[in-house]
Amino acid sequence: MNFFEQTGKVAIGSRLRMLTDKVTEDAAQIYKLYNIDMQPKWFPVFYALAKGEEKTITELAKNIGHSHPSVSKIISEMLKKGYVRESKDKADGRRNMVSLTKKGVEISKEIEDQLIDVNAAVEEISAQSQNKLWEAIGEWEFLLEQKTLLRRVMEKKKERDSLKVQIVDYKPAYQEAFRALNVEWISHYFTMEDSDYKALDNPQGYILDKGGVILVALYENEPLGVCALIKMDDGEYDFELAKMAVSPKAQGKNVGFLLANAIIEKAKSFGASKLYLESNTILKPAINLYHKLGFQKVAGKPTPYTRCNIQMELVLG
Amino acid sequence: MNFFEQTGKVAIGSRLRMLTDKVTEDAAQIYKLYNIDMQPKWFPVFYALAKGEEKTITELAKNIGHSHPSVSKIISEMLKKGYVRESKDKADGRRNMVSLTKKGVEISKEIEDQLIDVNAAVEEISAQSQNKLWEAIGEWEFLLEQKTLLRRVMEKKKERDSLKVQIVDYKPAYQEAFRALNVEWISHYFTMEDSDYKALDNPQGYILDKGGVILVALYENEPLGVCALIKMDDGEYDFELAKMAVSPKAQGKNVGFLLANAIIEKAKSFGASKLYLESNTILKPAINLYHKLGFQKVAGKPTPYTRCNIQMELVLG
DNA sequence: ATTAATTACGTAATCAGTTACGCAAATATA
DNA sequence: TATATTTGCGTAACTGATTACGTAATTAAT
Repeated sequence: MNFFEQTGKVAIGSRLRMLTDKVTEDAAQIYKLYNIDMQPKWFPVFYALAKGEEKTITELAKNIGHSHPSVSKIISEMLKKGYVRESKDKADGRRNMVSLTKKGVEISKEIEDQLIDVNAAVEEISAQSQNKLWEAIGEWEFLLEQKTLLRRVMEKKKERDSLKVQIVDYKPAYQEAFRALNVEWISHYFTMEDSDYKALDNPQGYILDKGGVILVALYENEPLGVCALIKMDDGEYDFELAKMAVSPKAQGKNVGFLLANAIIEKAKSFGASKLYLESNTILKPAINLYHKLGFQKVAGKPTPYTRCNIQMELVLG
Repeated sequence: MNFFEQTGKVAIGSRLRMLTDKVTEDAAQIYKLYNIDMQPKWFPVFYALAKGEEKTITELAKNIGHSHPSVSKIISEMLKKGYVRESKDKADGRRNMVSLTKKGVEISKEIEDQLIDVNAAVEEISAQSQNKLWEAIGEWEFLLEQKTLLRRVMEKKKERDSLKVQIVDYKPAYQEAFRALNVEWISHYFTMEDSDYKALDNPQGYILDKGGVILVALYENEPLGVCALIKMDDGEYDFELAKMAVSPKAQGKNVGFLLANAIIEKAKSFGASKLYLESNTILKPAINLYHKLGFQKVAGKPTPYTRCNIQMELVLG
């Protein structure tokens, strides 16, 4: 039961929360120390209004980084204390213009001293620490802005998962999977055609014996992806890349990419110089993948498949 | 209206909260990514129970740094999902022993992968930042543990306030304040006596003309503290420190200390070698102050004041 | 000139935590 | 041994935020 042993930095969220609590905890008492009759949560609103301008609820919310209902509630509390005044915008009847009253301005002035001392206290803590919390937060904000934690975790997952994917040569035991995985997507998007059955029911005779190749992607020993190279002899192309299928279960594990890459390498090792494939533009992820691999659109080849509406080729370096 | 202009680091609380939100935000979706049927807030409890032992609600609360009602609620939710089992402690009927069920252990295993990826993602962010957030949080936790923010702010306030306190020589304009400040505390704790009236009604004749000194503490030009040195000629002491009074309005501004310090310096400048004072032990802050200044308890001097139950002296270096 | 979409913002419900409180069990004290 | 105190923990109420939703005003599109 050693799992969780090194939970480590996943706890960053909890630690942040706790530190936030500890820093926030004292706020109410600090105001009391200065005889300021106000709640800590009002502070950012005072801050945002202190310049003297009128602002709408939504503007305030944007300024202080809260939701608008939150600001709405804060304002109604401050209104009761008489720190703030509301007035409808004449030009736009929806907007609620908020500004500090004289009493509110007075409170702001009282906060001034308190600000100085809190700042000094925070600076003291900063001075006593080697690692700069303030700057570190700034960097995290920036980095998370660029790419959310979720996105980063997804990438890590993909990385780790693709290490678990093994690409192996076809053997008869995989015929079942080769057929099922292909039937799955073909019958989902289109209907099965004669040429499909020929290849899927007898890969040995129809693909391998004619000099083709089939590769299988294993994830935890389960075949979750397949892909074939079918020998062509039209003088222009060496192989057709076909019967590529990846199980929905393997989504986000990079299986398609690994499979296609491996089969291109295979083609190269056979001395092939040009590959061909047929697809349909409604299969966007597939088209994207082919593009990423270097395939270019071509036109004009005859094809036995009615579902084919795009043809591509790859010139091997 | 330039106040708040440089609000600066007071905002550390808000920034921390926002970063916490941003980091926490994605948690639920991350679990979904791994098909784990659980809520982020359960995580610490899984963590705490993962080693397989039974724990009580209170132990868990202490472990994960939450209040016990919070844990209580989380456990009842996990119970519904069947991740956890409760059982009364036989030896102590109050205790509710909690442990993971088989289903709970399975979930823990599923979390394992997710942990690895989240850790990797966090490490990646750390690696991309110059300032170490993790370590910085640790330092802040430590520093706040040692001295809370409130305490630090109080110190800063005192420091700043004491800069605003001016110690000046007595002049007739201050007689009113000299009398009022002393009457205030004496009649609050005791009753005024004859010797009090003599000194307070006529400080010029009773104190100054006899070679004594009176100092006044001004805060924003208002006299909020007074203190006198009364000439003694009993052969042992040079002066009696007396009629020290500080307005409650000036609490926490270090006025008493500054005043006493100044008057001791004054005594030294007059070549005094030993000071004397009388007080009462119910005036704890005063006694503490005298102690801090170096006064030592003595006994046996005759005194005209009935309120006197402690006598002290200070030998000047 | 209608109709549709967007915006401002208030109310209600929800959420993850807290503190307040009370009961019952266990322990300490007289 | 009786009584007082402490401890464990559940329930209830509160808190500071959120999301969801509805309504009215404005703006854009047909």
